Amino acid sequence: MSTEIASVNEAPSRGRPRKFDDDAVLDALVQLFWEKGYEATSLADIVAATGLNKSSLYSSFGSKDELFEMALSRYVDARAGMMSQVVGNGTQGLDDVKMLFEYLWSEVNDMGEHRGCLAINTGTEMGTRDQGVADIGIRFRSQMRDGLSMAFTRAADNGEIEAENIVTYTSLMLSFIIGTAVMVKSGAPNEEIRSQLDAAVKTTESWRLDQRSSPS
Amino acid sequence: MSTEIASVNEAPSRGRPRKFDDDAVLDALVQLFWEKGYEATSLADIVAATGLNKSSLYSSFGSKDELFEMALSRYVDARAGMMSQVVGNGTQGLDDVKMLFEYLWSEVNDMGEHRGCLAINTGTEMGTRDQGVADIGIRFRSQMRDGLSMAFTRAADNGEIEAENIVTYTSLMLSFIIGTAVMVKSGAPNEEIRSQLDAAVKTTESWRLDQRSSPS
DNA sequence: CTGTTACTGGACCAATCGGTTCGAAAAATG
DNA sequence: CATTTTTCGAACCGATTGGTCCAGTAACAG
Repeated sequence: MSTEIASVNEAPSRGRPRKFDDDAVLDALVQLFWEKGYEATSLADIVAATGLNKSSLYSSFGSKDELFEMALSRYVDARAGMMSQVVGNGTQGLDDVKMLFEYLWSEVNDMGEHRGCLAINTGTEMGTRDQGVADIGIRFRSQMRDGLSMAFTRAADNGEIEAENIVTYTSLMLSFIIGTAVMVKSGAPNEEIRSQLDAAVKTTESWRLDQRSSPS
Repeated sequence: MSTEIASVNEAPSRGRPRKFDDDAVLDALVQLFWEKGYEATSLADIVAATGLNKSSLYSSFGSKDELFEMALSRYVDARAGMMSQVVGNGTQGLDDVKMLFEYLWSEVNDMGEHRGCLAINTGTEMGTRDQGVADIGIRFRSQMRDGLSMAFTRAADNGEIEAENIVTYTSLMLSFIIGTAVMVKSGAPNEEIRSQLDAAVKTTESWRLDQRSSPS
């Protein structure tokens, strides 16, 4: 049907086989766009980061816009994978949400990650200017929301929270995560981020139906 | 001390008086950068938006970077003014916070504002690349935090919440506001934004010490 | 009037932007 | 070997980037 990137073809290779790995190139692109954003990244940057040259890049992948869209899509998929791994496969309800916060903290603190979230950065940089990019942003938000919602649903099943609060808790924590990612990218010091996560953990804990007096 | 922009000088005007209003120019710049971001805004855009030409622009204000920094600073000041007006001068404690949420909603719904927040957009686009810009971002976040903190402090004084929760509530609502602003800029539909604000209002209400059973 | 200051518009700058094209070399197949 | 496919590098493209310079003119004060 489509020969666009050729992915894995069965009847291959009469001539020289391609040297580079598509995924590795895409990963390098993700890193680059994540750090610099779309507009501030030039084709020269892309050539340097991938190791390929312009002609190969164009014949194999396409224009800068297409490159970006592929990289962003790949990032969102990876992020959804993390989300479902940390929070989607758990069985502990509220504790899964708290684990997510701790994982996000470990990215900032242990892994020294200060680029925030590529999908969020893209949302504020491009807005709705490009439809394809905007659609990926929608996918991203709905995946994040679903992940949180599943965890809170499990918490309700466990009797940890009331079921009627699932939507409210999900909304609050989704915007919390986005807001904190923005602070990270904006250069907020680690202590500020840690105190943000503390607030989220405390609040989550305060939602637990037993011993329900105060979030402190 | 400084003759940079001349602001309001007392011993003025030997020659032709300047025609344009500095503040009006800066306001036009705010609108422009707010919509397009820093990188995507060209000098040609700036010339078109301000009505001035390049030479006047440079002699009166400086480079694109300086223009941007002035515009951003002006925006942050205006935003702090809004914050202190909506939430800083009230006397109602928790209701002041809820009023802030309603005001933010009115911007999106009544005023059709879908550009999010210039300071936040800038934070994710530029990160810490430029020190001057990063500093304005710090100022922005601390002003927002102070505004919220004042409201919650008043709420504690009124006996609406416990004083030990001021920091937690402030942190949570700060990131909530930022996160929701990101969604707005990213093109989330109004219903999604409204449901975000609903979650925030509900949560705030659930913090009220009397009738403290559930946020619904 | 003259002097002074400010705004205008266009010419001009080197550098870079994203993108295309092409010929040559490299690596596989038969 | 020849053939096929891919990678590579450089030349090249027009357009645009942020920025400078300057001569002309407009608006004021004295």
